[in-house]
Amino acid sequence: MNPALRSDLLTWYRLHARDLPWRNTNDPYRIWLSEIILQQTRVDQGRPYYERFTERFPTLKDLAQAQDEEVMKLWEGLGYYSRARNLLKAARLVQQTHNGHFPNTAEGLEKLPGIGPYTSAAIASFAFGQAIGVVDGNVFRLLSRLFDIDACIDEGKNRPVFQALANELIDKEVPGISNQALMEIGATICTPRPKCQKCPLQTHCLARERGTVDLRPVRKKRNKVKEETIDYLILLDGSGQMAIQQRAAQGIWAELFEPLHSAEHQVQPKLDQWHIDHRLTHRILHIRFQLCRLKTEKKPTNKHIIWVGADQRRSLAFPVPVLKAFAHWDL
DNA sequence: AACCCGGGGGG
DNA sequence: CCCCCAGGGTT
Repeated sequence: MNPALRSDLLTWYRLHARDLPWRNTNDPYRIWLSEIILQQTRVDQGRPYYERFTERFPTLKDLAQAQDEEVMKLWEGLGYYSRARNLLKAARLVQQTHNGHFPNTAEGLEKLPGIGPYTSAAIASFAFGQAIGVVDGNVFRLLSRLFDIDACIDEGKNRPVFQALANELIDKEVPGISNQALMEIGATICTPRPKCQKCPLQTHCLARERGTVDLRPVRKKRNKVKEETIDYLILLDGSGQMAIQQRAAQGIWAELFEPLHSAEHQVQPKLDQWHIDHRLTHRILHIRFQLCRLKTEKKPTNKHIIWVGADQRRSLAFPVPVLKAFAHWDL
């Protein structure tokens, strides 16, 4: 590995790294928390969640003792809710069976729920200084270009190729910083539409030399995304309570709470199916969302309906813009 | 290996 | 508006 490449990388990082709260700590708990929040999530979106979680649960012990509902509520709007469930599972597991100490190797960390190859390497290198490469989407893209790799990044059999390169690139003196630097370039410079003129590694970049930057990384074709529409009925009683129900245990937004809604699997909204009791305040809200496939679901039945006030801490399941639309549902 | 699981940003 | 992005778990 070219030593000048490593040196250029670290020099650039020390000058240009964003100041992020989880970079100012060595606490494995906070580093783990940040990594779970940042899975499939941009920094700007995840940061406020990190702030709220660390404020409410400053230590692993605090989180391990939390109620499931409160954690789900704090996760509301972030998506991929199984992350929150696994977060709590892992917190209790580490607290109870590891005496509150996270495993200090990637191999040990990967046994915890919600921690896979990327996250285990991230925690192991950031918190414990293990010299193992982090291979997330940013690093896949950066390595594909830097070494002009034509192996497909979303085929599992090619992962070892990228992992080996990431391992080689690590500066053994500062494994964590070195990994952070790679991801930081991927996130800010070597983006899908790269800013090569600003890149500290441009003189080392094989794809740039060969003019193949726009062909990297190589990726499979994506599945078409289906669109679904749900009509939500925002039903309020005289005291400002809203009717909600819990979703089914399987499928999207599993077990989260939501207002009453029309049957799913319909392309066009069918507003006339509602039989509205005009003694109650109501409004109908259309939500469009995208997903690949949606399992069939029973229609709402009255026996599952509960009424909650705006101050109660139920977990809802809406996309953030929709939540904002009736954050105060005593409209 | 294929599929499921949300939400947001940019052109 | 359409297209793009991305870890871990389950099947």
